[in-house]
Amino acid sequence: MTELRLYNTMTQQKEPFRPRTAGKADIYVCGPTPYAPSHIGHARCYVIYDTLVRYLRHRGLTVSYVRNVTDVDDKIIKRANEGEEKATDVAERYFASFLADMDALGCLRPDVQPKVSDHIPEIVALIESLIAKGAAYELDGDVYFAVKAFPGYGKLSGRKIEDLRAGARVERDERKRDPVDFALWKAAKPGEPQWSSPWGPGRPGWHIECSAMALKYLGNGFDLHGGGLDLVFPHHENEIAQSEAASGVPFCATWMHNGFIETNKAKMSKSTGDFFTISAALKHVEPEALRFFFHTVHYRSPLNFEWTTDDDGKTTGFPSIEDAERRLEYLYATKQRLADIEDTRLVDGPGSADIEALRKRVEEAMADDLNTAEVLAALADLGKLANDLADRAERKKGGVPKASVIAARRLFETIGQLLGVLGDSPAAMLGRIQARRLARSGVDRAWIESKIEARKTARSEKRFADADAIRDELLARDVELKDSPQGTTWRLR
RNA sequence: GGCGCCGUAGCCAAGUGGUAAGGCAGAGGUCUGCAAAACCUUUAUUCACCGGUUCGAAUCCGGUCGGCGCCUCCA
Repeated sequence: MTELRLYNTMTQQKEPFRPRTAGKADIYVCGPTPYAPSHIGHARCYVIYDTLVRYLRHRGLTVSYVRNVTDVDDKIIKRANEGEEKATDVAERYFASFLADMDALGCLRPDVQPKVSDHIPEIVALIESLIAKGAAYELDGDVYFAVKAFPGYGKLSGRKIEDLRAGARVERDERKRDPVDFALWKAAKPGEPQWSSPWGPGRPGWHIECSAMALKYLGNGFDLHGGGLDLVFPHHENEIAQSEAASGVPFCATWMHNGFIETNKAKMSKSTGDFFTISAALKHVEPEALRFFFHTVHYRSPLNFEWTTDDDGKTTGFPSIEDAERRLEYLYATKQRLADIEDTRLVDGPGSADIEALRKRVEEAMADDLNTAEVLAALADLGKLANDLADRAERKKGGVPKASVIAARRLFETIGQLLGVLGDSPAAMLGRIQARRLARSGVDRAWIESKIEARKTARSEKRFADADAIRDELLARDVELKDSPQGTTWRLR
């Protein structure tokens, strides 16, 4: 098997991925802070890590996939206070919608989804050990991490403490020993969730929860930690500082970060409102189309996502994922044709060496830092080979190599499992796409069918001009006809 | 100000030292009453620009221009 190489943010290069325990992979991914509907940036992120997990399992590894839920957080509290709601209710509501989105996108559930609110004792214990080691200090019920106490600070993000101190954007708090020190524990304020602690009532700071939960479920030196590129600093840098200051040993071996979704060449940002929710996008296209679209670009690259609006600012479409959905139609139709090849058309003998070459190409592409764009290139070639086999089977002349048909079906299956697409039945998928387009265009199904019937009559009477006029009439409403020996079918463009 | 990424055809996008994958769009063809679908052929002497290293550079080095990210909540 080709050795898997992953880009490690820590070393800034691709490295062989060698888990600490052979045959296992222990992974922690920073999960959502549920305070608003999830957007397509979340979708991309978690589809990427889902693809990683699927691929590792494909390689035969036993994966422990931990993805936390940060259900104690400033933004949740703010949201709760705005709506006069309990913070826990806000977190629970948005976490449920997050899970629904992830399920729709075909993301496998993580093995563990720990919540911050369930791990306060672990967090408190970790903070206590940091204080005991002189790496943290208390101030009026707050506890801060002493960055100076951890010599490796900045090793992940390539930052120097002096540069951070000089940065104009570091929050100044005169009580802190050093402006770069960050909060591990925040003293309770009125109207906030709080837990008792050795430093009085309060709640965890932002970064400590991931250290505590990753260490609890995976232990020191686990294999891979993932998240969005923006988490490199300060979040992951601080996780390393907290964890390693406490343990004295490396926290995690490989750091993986995904690139951002951009709109109009600029990062999507919740603060500017310039983002789109997963559920809104899924009203326009199949979830698999979104997945397919993500796979067209390498996971570390930025991905531009556009949508069109009418004069009222109402969203009218998502050109790029609509293109992806059309591509999916082709692939599902191909899958169907491959399945429809009758056994009587198959002959023994050597299959095409091309298909085995494609399988190798797919394996090597995935092993090379999850190069899904290359996998899609191989899939395109497989589609052509498969359609060619189907064409030959339909021509009723000469045999079709059984070995090739079987190999093509299997490779379709493998690629589909790796990328999390093409797993549905073609009839179901194509039917849903058609129903959605029908609803959107307002064209009546019965009208289409009556027109087809009229055309059939015209054709049988050789009135081809009339038949063509009907087809043009349908085409004007984006209804495409396809004649075959089994009759006429239609498709909405 | 500090750190980092990117610039490949009309559009999207792989490729990080050995002579430019793939998709969309375009052109021609096979098939078809005509179409559609499918398949075949075709579309970058060239990888922002200028120098350098090398037998050889889209790939390495230096510089210029352009775009973007992080340093503040963020996936």
